[in-house]
Formats: sequence, structure tokens, C-alpha cells
Amino acid sequence: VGRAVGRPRTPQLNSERIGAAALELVDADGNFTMPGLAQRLGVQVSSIYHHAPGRAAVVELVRDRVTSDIDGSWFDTLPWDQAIDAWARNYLSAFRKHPAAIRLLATETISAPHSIAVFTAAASSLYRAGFPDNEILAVITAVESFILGAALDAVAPATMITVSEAEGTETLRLALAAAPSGPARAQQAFDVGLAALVEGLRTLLLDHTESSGP
Amino acid sequence: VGRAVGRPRTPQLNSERIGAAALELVDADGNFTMPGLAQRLGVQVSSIYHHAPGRAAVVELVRDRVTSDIDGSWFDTLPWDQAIDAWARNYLSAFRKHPAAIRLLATETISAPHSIAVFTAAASSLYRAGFPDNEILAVITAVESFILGAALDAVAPATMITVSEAEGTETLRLALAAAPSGPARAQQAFDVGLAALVEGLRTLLLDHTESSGP
DNA sequence: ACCTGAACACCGTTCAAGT
DNA sequence: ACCTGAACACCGTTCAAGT
Repeated sequence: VGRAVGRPRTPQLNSERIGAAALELVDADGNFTMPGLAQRLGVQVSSIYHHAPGRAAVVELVRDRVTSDIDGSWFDTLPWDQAIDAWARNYLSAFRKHPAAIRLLATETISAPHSIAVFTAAASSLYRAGFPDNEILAVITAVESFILGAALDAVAPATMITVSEAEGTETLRLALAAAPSGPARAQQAFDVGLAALVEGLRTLLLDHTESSGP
Repeated sequence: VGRAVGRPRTPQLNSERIGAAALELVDADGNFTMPGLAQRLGVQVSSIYHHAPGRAAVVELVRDRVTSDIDGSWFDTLPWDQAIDAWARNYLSAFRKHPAAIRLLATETISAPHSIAVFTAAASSLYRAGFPDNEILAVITAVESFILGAALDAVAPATMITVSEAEGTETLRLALAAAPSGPARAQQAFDVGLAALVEGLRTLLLDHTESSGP
């Protein structure tokens, strides 16, 4: 037959296909390599470099795919505290659809340019609610930090804290026994943390608006 | 001269030296390789494998070093909410001494076996405070998730959110202008988030103790 | 512009050989 | 038990050669 060589009549590769294939590999193996990616695309490794300037760029394509599910429309329709709750749950669930991807993506900045839309909506919402200008970004960042930490916690291998016979671990053993196990463990931690965080923000806001008057 | 070959009279390597050298490399380069580590130790790569069963094991040695600064003694001496605050700040500062290490360590479980001591103290403290048995671990985990997320945020490259001329970004621009820049940005997010989290936990505790009686 | 095929430097791990 | 030296399979990236 003879292998086609040289520029093909119609391009066979693009960022979309590359990102999709890479995410599939991550979902399946927890990681991806350039050779593995090329194989799955039925292409030579060097071909990929015509569409993405390196492995790091492919990782960003994966990030775009994973985070594309997140939207911040709640901030336009719900009260700020409910919006944060909805956003956080949506955020976490986007990552939970691709558990293995979290470790790949967590080490770089979360704030992909596409999430500026969310930032915009969130900032407006918090501003309307009465948060001081110079704290708005901090509030958003704090919530995002918690979500990312919770996402990493959710994919952590079953902790299996085996407590030895040491003294003073009575209460810890009790707490371990009473705590849910499996996926429910991380979920409960997320629920409790998010509830506390939002509730605390409510109090902080109240302090601000009270002291500054109507 | 002739290179020494075979078993040396006194061992020249041990976990301590390996972990220390690896952390030094991480601090300097943001990462480490087995060849690089061997070179710094003045040793062959294969020698390392006699003391650590692989690169992942060396990462754990690094983790032990970084987290050894964290202690949970506050839970024995301070009220639970102040103890959480002190613990969180100490935790973050331990990571901030080795900023580059965070990315290396964040992807694996945080809960190193050595941190069981902290868990024990924290569990006792929260139990005494009146948190329900089955929520104690969730509270600790939630705080830890937030800290880890904040640590990752702190080492994120300067976000440089450049907002285009699009509509509705007025408030975002305002918030960006009002927010502190540099290291103060992440610090403020951490401060606000931690304050809110602890304040929210206080409220949650109050709800529990009120509904269950004295 | 886009793909191939071969090359390069580098990595983590293994293992027989030495004492 | 502990270190050497060489080997292996694999990785990310580059680049001339093709159309």
C-alpha cells in the first residue's frame, strides 16, 4: 500500500481531538504520555507538536475540557451564598467526573482564562451583597482553594488510618469508627467545610455592613 | 587511585541524607531526578535503591522533612477554634518554607502517618468542644483541604488576570484593582477563608449543642 | 501547513559483580 | 548489607525530509 507521507490533503489532527484523546488516556490510566497519545490518535508523536507546543500545552487542553462544565450563571440568579454553594458543588462534580485528572491539573493554576466569566459573575454578586471591594477576590479565591483541596482529598487513596495502641487515641478511634467510609467520607468533609465556609462568610459580611452603616 | 568498589566499611547513605539532599534539590530546582540526587550525594544512582525502594519513596522522605515542623500541640492548650487557627497557620508556613515542594507533595495523601499525633490531639479537642462524633474527622479534613488548596494557591504563578474590554467586567476590574498584589494576595485569601471557616464551624457547633441540650 | 521517521538527551529501574 | 557500573525500556523534544 505505502504509507502516506508529507502533508495530508485534509488535516487529521486538531486541538480538540488531541485534548479529547489525552483526557481519555488520563481517565483510563491516570496519566498520559506523548507516545501513548500519538498511538491513540493513530499518528506519529512529532505530529502532535504541530498543534500543541509541548506536553504542558496538552495538559492545558485537558484542563479546558474538564473545566468546561463549570459555569457561574448561578451568581446571576441566586443570592450570593446559595450561588457559592451551587458553584462549589458544580466545580467539584466537574472534577469528580475525571478523578484521575485532578492530580494532573491541581499543580498548575486553576484559574484558566475561560473561568474569567465565572470570576466576573461572582465578583458582581459579592459586590452587590456588600462585600468590601478589596475582599471580593479573596473570598472567591478562598472558596476555590477549599474546593481544590477537597477535590484532591476526594481522590486520595482510602486513608486507612490505622491507630496503634498508643495512649490518648481513644477519641480518635471513636471518631474514626463514627465517620462514614468510602466516598461518603470525602463528601461529608466537603459538605461540612462548605457549609461552615459559607456560614462564616455570611457572618463576616454582616460585620462589615453593620460597622459601615446602611 | 582506583575507585572503591564493593561494600564500603561504613555505609555512606541513609534515608536522612537522601531525604535532605532531595529536598535541597526541590528547593533549588522545583523538582529532583534520581541521577541528579545521586550526583549531589556523590554516589551511583543504583546505590539509592538500597535505601529507598524507588523515587516515590524518596518523595515520602521529602514529605516527612517538610511536615516535620507541623505539630498539633495547640489542641492541648488552646480552645479548639484558636487551636485550629494556629494549626492552620503553622501548617501553611511549613509548606511555605519549601514552596516548590508543595506541587510535589500535594498530589499524594497529605495524611502522613506521622501526622496521626496531630489528628489525635485535634480529635480530642473537637470532642471536648462538643462536636458530634461522626463529624470530627470531617471537620479536620475540611480544614486540611482548605490549607492544602491555599498552599497551592500561594505558589501559583502571579495570576495576572487581564480582563478584556468585555461588558459586565466593571466590578471585576474594580475588585482586581482593590485587591493586594504579590504574596499579600494569597495571604489575604488564606486569612479570609480561615476566619470564615472557623467562624462557620463555631456556628455549626452552636447549632449542635443547642439542639441537643446541655 | 502538516505529517513522517529517525535521532537525541534524559529518565527510572534492574541486576550481576564486587567487598 | 551496601556500592559500582552497565544495561534496559521509556520518555519528551527536535528536525530534516516529504507533500
